[in-house]
Amino acid sequence: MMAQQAAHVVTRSANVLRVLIADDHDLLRDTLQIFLEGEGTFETVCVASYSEAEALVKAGEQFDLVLLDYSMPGMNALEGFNKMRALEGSHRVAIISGTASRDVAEQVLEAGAAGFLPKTLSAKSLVNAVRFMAMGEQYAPLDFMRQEEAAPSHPMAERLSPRELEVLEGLTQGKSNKEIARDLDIREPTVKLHVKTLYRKIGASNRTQAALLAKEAGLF
Amino acid sequence: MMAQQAAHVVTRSANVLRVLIADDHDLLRDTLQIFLEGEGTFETVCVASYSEAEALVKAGEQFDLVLLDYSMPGMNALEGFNKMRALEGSHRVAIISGTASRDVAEQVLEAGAAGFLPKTLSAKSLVNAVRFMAMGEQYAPLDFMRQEEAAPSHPMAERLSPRELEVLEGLTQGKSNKEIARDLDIREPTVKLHVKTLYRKIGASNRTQAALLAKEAGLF
DNA sequence: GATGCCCCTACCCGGACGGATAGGGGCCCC
DNA sequence: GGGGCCCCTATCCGTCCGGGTAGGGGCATC
Repeated sequence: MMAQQAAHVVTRSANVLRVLIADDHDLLRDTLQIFLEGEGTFETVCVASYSEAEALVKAGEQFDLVLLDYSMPGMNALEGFNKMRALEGSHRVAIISGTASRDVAEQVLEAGAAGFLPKTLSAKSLVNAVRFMAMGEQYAPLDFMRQEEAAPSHPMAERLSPRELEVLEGLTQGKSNKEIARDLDIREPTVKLHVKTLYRKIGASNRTQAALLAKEAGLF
Repeated sequence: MMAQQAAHVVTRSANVLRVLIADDHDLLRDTLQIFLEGEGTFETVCVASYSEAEALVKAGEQFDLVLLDYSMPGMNALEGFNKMRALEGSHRVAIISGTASRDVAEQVLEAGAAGFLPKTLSAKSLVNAVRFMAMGEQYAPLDFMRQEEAAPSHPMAERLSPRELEVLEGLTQGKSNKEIARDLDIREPTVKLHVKTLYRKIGASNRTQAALLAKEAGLF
């Protein structure tokens, strides 16, 4: 099952970049290996779990870059990353993931990772990124990092009635109930009712919290 | 003054990456050229203004990457970038700048730039980035992109006293005066005083507006 | 037709808020 | 020493807000 060849290579050419790939997804692992070795300047070692990766590093293997799958046996998300980083030699470590969100990427980079690779990258970009990181640079796909954390489909907006949304918009503009009433051409007591109801729906206890929650959700 | 050698090279080896460097800063231009050509895989053409760069491209020169200084004669910030992008051949264009802020970088990348290079990068990173971009990838320094848009000197924060800032932070969390008082271990009337004063200073007329203004300014 | 949801209006009350005014103490700088 | 700024405390008042309760009308679904 595992393609762990070359795990005992000790001789090491100065111009060859050694990369450890730890991923339980056979296809990705093999593809990456083939592409990298096809470059001629890479030497890859592949394992399928975090524990195997850790064992190799503890045995004194040297790598220019360690690629860890964010979700593989023994990895336990960030914990594995931190453990690997704490090992002797402080290898350059990058995270590869098929599912992780942007803020996971941010956390990882913040913690000093060499990079973050979503599995949506093309093989070509993947190879470029690996080379880039092995050279000592920090990489993450820019479009991935720039995308709004918005995505959560606004579960908030969907629970509110149209009128409540209009009122909420008024709240996000710092308006008083009276102003909102005037703008919507309804009586103030009605506004107060909508305000109260939407508090319950979105979990706010006053208008400031409601406004902030709405802004955070990307509304208005 | 200009190091415009090689501007007329037409023969083009398949494995050599041609880069056009347009920057009115001689030192940077020469350094970059020396480092890149030292790599052996780069062929560089240097000019010192936007108009010269445009002339070369219009004359049919082919480049794998065009580097444009964000502030050089004729560049006119984003305008030059867009003009260059609109030219025949749609070269890969990257921006290099010593002063531009993060949101300029975001705009440029959004507009489809091959990358953004602050002049604070090391020569080594610069070369790596140029190679990376010439390979077709998009680059920007991650730490630069991840930094908070905080910097703009917060004219707001500077007008507030330390205590008022603490109170304002409470407001941005949707807290009541009483809660803020408890957290800061002062009496509620004091909180109300600070609240009232900071309203005047930042131009808010109620706590929701204050909280929103603070958030917009990037505080907290 | 009954039920449910949304929208509107209205009244109540206690508490919170916005604004003004009036102090005192500490600190620095002129 | 005086003036300025910041921080603290306090009282007063009118308004707004948050929460509750109680309706009526429209519209869809069951």
